[in-house]
Amino acid sequence: MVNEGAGYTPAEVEKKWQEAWDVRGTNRRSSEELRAAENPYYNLMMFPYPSAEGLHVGNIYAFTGADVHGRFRRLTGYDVFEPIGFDAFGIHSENFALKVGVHPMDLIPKNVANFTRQLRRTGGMFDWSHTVDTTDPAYYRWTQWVFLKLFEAGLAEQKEAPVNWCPSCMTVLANEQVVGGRCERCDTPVEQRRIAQWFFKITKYTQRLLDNLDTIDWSETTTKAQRNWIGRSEGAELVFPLVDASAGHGSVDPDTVREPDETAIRVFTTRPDTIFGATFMVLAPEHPAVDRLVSDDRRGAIEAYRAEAQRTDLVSRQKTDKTKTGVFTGGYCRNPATGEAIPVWIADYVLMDYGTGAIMAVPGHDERDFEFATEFDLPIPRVVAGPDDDADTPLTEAYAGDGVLVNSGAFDGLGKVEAIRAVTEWLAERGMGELQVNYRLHDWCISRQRYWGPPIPIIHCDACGAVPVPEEDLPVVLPRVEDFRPDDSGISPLARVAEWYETTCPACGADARRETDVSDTFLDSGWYFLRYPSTDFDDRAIDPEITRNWLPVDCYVGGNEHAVLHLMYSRFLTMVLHDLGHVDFDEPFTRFRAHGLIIRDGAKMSKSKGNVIVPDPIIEQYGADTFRLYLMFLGPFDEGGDYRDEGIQGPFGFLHRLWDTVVAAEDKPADGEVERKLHQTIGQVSEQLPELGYNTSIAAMMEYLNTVRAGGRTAARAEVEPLVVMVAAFCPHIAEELWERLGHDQSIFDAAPWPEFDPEKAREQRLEVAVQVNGKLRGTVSLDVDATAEVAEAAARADANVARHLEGVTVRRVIHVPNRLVNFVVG
RNA sequence: GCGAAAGUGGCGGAACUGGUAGACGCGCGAGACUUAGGAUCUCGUGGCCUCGUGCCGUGGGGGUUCGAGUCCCCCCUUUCGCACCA
Repeated sequence: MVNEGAGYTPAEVEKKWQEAWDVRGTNRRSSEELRAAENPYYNLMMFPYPSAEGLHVGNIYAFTGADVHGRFRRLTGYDVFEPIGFDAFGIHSENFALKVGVHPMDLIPKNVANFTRQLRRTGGMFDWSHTVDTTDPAYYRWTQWVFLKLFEAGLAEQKEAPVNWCPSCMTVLANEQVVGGRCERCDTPVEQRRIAQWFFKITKYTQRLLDNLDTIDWSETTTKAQRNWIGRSEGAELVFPLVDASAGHGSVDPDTVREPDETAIRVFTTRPDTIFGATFMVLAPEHPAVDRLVSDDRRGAIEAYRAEAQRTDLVSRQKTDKTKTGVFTGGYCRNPATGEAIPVWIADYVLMDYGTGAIMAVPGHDERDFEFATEFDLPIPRVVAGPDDDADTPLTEAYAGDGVLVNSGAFDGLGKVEAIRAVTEWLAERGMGELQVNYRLHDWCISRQRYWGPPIPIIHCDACGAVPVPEEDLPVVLPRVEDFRPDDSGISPLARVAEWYETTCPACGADARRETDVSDTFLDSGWYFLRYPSTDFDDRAIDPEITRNWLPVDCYVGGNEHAVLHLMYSRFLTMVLHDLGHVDFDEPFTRFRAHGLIIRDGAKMSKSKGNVIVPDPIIEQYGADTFRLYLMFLGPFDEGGDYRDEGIQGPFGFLHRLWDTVVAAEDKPADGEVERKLHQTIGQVSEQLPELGYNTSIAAMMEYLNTVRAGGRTAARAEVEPLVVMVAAFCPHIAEELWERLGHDQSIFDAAPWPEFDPEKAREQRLEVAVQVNGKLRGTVSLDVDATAEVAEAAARADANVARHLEGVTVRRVIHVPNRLVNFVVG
């Protein structure tokens, strides 16, 4: 026992129990135990990126919230598996290594060691025998295996593609990593380049990724973000035939229109009903049809504009406030509804990678097209009349609302919904269009022209093409390269290491060359949760039996900054592995909860402001239990909270009082009133912990302890033992110590002693009931529970103050809400 | 611009399906014990005044209701996503 007879000393208690858990293997599970677990609960939290600065409070907040949930499940009898690992590959680490001049292979292990020390110190229930480090060849061997599985399934392909290029990081960025035209990481304006890239065909799973969202229990904010990102939009793809330049502008001779596949432009629109108002067409500058359309006199201007768009592409396109720019190609196409020849322009507000890269411009009813038409003096006819308009009401701005069609031939008078259907059918009959669903989601570019990642396991052979590295040759080990600096060539640093990339083709034995790109970190983190339970095996990525018992993950806690990328990719990879027969579920996380952000004194924490919370000294001074309790007490877990240094005194004092009270507790019968409060507390905490309702649970426990200690009374053992168990979810060390002092020799977490809620014991006998006169509080009366309206009214009238307010007025009505209030309506 | 969430004491935040607003904690005030305390314990703490258990109070303005922080309409502010997606 620690510190016999004296007060609470967190440092001693915490050291003792962290060592005891280690020695006893309290939180470790062997493969046999994982296989045999009868009541498995996989409690997951997003693994950290091990920075040089050490564990951030944000990490501790998230992990503590997840750990409290895991400990609660364990205290209620589940076999809880709670692993942790390190997401240590990637540009972050690499850039930092470059900055401080230390090789990542030296830097990362140090950071991981430091993180491990800090994580142990916070008292998480981690199974340290099942950790994962994405930079460990024993792990990324299987990351490469995942790549091979996708490759074999035809879901990985290399193609030259316009990609986002960050000139500062000197690498390709995923669309998702470009924020407002700038690099998410270093804020440098992003350029566009054409480089051969590896893509995963996530778009083959788009509709499934969308539909499945209805089947999983996730934070609503997160599923909304996913829906938004997938961006399903229903509309039509319409065919606009090109007009031969020699045919002139006004009328169209059908014979001069060539076959559609060669010389028609397809556009995607959500408003096919407005086609009669399409007075021009706009193509993305990169659109392949531009070359066929451009007239000789326009060629110079077009080339200049395309070059400009290419150079500043993503930056300029993100700015919605700039005036529209564009150039006329000199070519025309035919509006399939009106038969008119309309001019074809190029403009950078049309994006090549959405829809068909071409739009029919309806300036009367699309804000952007209106702006463009105004800028270049193009006609803006009205084809939809709102409730207060007719066919000739002038348009001073684009009208995108509902209305009836006008100036649209046979379709005049139709409403929006029926017009969309009717127009599309009409065009479809003539082969000029069809219904179409479009998505924003793009294929996942997974290659990176950088050093610090797992090499993509492909060998390029002149005769055989891209050949996968045979599974038995995995891992393709990332060589230690002292000069790993990226350069502006767009070629991976590994391409400078001939002795590494020179190899022979696994298929034909000829001289061949390894793929020198490495893969995206989101691939590392896209499947790590599948690996945790199987880390004991080096001959398989995912042990089928253990995986069947433990997955999908029961509860996943993490930040909403990963709402889109990490979670979407994890779902996609899981679906693929399911379809290939490697796992028997297709959604990895049954339940996901996003946690909030911790701010400090009302402001975001940042290094530049110097208001970052450093955990180590706080834990040293107050102990991990107090720190955990305070973090969980700050505010609702899903909203985060405002960290104020003085505030920690509250939880600290609570644990001191808890200690004193429990240590002094006597063997005597529980007090009736106290027992009632106890069961009310058990009821509330048991109900709120599954929902991660931590701050109010802690308040309830504080309130209960105040009741136990009221008037300086000494507690009965039966009054405090259940409290120690409830506190254990938040403050595992002090709870273990007190549990031991209460005479138990088994760990509190193995005993599963969560107190049973007895509603009868929680039930009040008498209640304070409010008495109102005309809705204003005039007194309270004490009544038996479930007192009748008559009894309640009589008692209310007997109250002196109430009687005073009822004098000389007529009571018109009496409202009685049992156990809550009596309201006299007078007048 | 679009979407979502949220505005409650000096502060962080409570308040179940409309029913005693401000639980719990910080801070602050008074007292006790102390050589001392930034320790511990007790009590108090939304505002106002004519200190009555009176009036006003949940971003602002309307409304529904016996009764509104909670429901409806309009407006303001903040935060977070998305951002020329056709």
